Amino acid sequence: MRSATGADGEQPISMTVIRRIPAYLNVVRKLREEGVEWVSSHELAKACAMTPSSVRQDLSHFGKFGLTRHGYNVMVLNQALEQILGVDNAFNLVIVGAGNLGRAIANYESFRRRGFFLRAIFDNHPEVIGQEVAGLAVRPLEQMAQVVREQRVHLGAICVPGPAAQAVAERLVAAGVAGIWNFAPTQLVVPSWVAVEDVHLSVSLLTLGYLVRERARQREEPVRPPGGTKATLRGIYGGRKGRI
Amino acid sequence: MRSATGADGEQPISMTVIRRIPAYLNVVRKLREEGVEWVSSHELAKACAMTPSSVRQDLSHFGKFGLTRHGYNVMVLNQALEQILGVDNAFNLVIVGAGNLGRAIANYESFRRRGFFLRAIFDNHPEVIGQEVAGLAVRPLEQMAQVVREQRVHLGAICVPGPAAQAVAERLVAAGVAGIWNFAPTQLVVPSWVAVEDVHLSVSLLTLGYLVRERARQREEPVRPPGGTKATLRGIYGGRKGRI
DNA sequence: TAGATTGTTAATCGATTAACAATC
DNA sequence: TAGATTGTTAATCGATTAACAATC
Repeated sequence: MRSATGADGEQPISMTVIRRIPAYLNVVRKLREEGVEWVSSHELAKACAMTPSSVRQDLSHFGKFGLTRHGYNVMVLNQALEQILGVDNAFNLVIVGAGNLGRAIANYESFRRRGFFLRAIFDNHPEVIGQEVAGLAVRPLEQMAQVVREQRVHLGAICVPGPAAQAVAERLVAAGVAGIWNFAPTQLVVPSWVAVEDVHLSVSLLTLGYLVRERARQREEPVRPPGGTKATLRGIYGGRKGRI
Repeated sequence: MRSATGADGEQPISMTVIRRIPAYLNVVRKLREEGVEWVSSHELAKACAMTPSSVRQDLSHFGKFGLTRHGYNVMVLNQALEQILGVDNAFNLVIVGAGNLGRAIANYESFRRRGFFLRAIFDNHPEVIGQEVAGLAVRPLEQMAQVVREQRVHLGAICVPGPAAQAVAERLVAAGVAGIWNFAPTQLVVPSWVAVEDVHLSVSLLTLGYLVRERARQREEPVRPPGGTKATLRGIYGGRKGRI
């Protein structure tokens, strides 16, 4: 299996592909738990709302995991996908912002199973500091640099309001994290060597609102072609992806 | 301004474009609050990590909001973007799953400001039912159909564990919601007229882990060209988008 | 006017899908 | 063997970027 940035002269792998790997991994893990031994690109595609062609091409970026006539061995593929994502690596994580979202993240148990270990939670509200969240006492922001250094923290999750996010990001970067998981509705500016992954809930919700309204419009508004015949668009748009 | 599915015979608008509108709206709202009157495609692009060209082309899908030599009037653009996203519409929302994530979503205050009104929270754990969350008593799942009908609920947020998600989705669809905001790590199967917006936190976190590990690899692994000179890749990859 | 900015068309780039030889 | 499935190449499709006439 080659690295995404392999020194072998091949192309680096696009983020589009990378973001699909966790979905494959989810499916393959479930299959392994069910005791399934083999899975074809067709089956994998169906489970992930993809085409078989895309599945095969995605996987081929990392090596040849398949066996002609059998498809992919579930155990082999499971291990390969985990290695690609570095699930064998352990990441230390801190959360900044002990509000509802920060607490929810802190208590998200499946993270630990995937190698992400919560080391501290920070907040700057005096009445919150010292409260216990997910087994950890909330600490003041001032302790961040020390904690990140001493506990070798790789990742910081930003769960503070938008206006405070950039300052928190800068503090995390100065403390030495290599990646930021950003839940604030803010476009962070960070040095190029820091990875940022955004989870913009409001973008997601507004998009959903748009979709719902557009589909309602499609169902309700009759289309009147010049000829004068009448038809509605109900049922024409069957898929969930791409254009609506 | 034309609709995304305008009966005028033009092309529908791609989801890629739609998903950028909330980001533009965020920036434009902030500018309006600051009293800024005009914004150019360059400025907007910078604030959203886009190119000016893309900004202009995105906006041109919905109409001509700009004025040559001035750029876009902030008030006009703000209103236009809100209209595109249907922020004038009010959506009624229920949450299924009163765990940490469900509670965090329930308490996300900015939703109300954007026209999303929480009407109920459901759970099926007897010890949780009746607890107060965001001013509402948690209800048993059995009441979902009635609540959705009586309160004209449009959207359901799924905040239950993966294995329960598909059943909850079917229940929401049967009750009559038009859209699902899915936080479970599951590929939901729903009828084509139901919109689904996924927020897969584990995909996001695993992707971040991958990025961090790859960048570390880039910095640490020296590249040895055939000639024998030695160089690291530090600093070559400046951007945050696209290939890593 | 000269210069700056839009809206739009054309060119480029990248991602997805289709097709098919290789293979067990 | 016949048939099914991969890995990979080629074709299509869509998204982004560049370029530029129109305009104030």
